Amino acid sequence: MFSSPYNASTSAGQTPAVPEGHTIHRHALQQRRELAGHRLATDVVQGRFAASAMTLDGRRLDDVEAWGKHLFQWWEGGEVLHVHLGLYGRWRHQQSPPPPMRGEVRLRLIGPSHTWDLSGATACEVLSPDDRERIIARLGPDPLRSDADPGRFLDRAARSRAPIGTLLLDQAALAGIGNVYRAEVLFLGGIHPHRVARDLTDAERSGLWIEIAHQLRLGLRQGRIVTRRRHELDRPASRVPRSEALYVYHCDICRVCATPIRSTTLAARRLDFCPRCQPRRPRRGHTPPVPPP
DNA sequence: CGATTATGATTAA
DNA sequence: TAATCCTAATCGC
Repeated sequence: MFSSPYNASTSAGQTPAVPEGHTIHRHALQQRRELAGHRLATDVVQGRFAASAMTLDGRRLDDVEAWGKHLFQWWEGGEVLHVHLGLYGRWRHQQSPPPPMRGEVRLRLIGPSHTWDLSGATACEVLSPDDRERIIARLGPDPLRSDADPGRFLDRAARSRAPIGTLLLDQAALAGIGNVYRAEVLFLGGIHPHRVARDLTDAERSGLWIEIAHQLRLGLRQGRIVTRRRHELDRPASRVPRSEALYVYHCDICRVCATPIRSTTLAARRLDFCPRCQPRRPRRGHTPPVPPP
């Protein structure tokens, strides 16, 4: 079906429920490969997206890119379709000609070899390049983009009085992290979520950026989130059961020290952490629970 | 069959 | 902080 570097596990068409940045980049790469360069038919567009999306019918899709959780499709004529999946949105792709639509499909893009169905998206709108610029201007650097500037995140974090657990979900500080990665990268860094961003050490902040970039790249390649270090797993990441893929997110006890996982709320979302591996007041010589990559 | 839940984000109060 | 938008899988009755 489609080739490396992607595993087959999520390639069958379903996108994982509730996406973070790695999922959107995956969509962008796949859509570029399967749809870009072709004139597409937009079939059965319904609901509030209909008016604008229908104008794309018969036009050529030139390119697809992602920035954080935002997807941008560049269409012939210079217009940009902006899609944000939000909490429930999903893309489903299948071979052309496509089977009947399942569920509440809002937009169908039919290419010569593949067809993509969009449902549940928060945003699906045809914009100008200037509109796209305005959206990107509100976003922090995306570690999955080659043009990402880590300094923009690190400088902001070094000045921010917000808890690091809040800052990581702030898409204006850093684009692409969601609730799972937030919990997991804080665990990997041994950082308590309520610690104030500017009170972290420089090494902790830069280590977080590196870990986030590393984890997002893994997620992009694997098509799913498996944060546990490879040496702890007894099989390839693609075959690790969901219950063993993570260190703290929705876990009962810490994967490393068996301490009961505690939950807090930051940025209006539940955040799980290990009170022992992620001390609120790290002692001198404090090291992360597992070695960095 | 209804309630619940979910890896998001904006707007109003 | 709360209400709101959007969908689908799952669970209990």
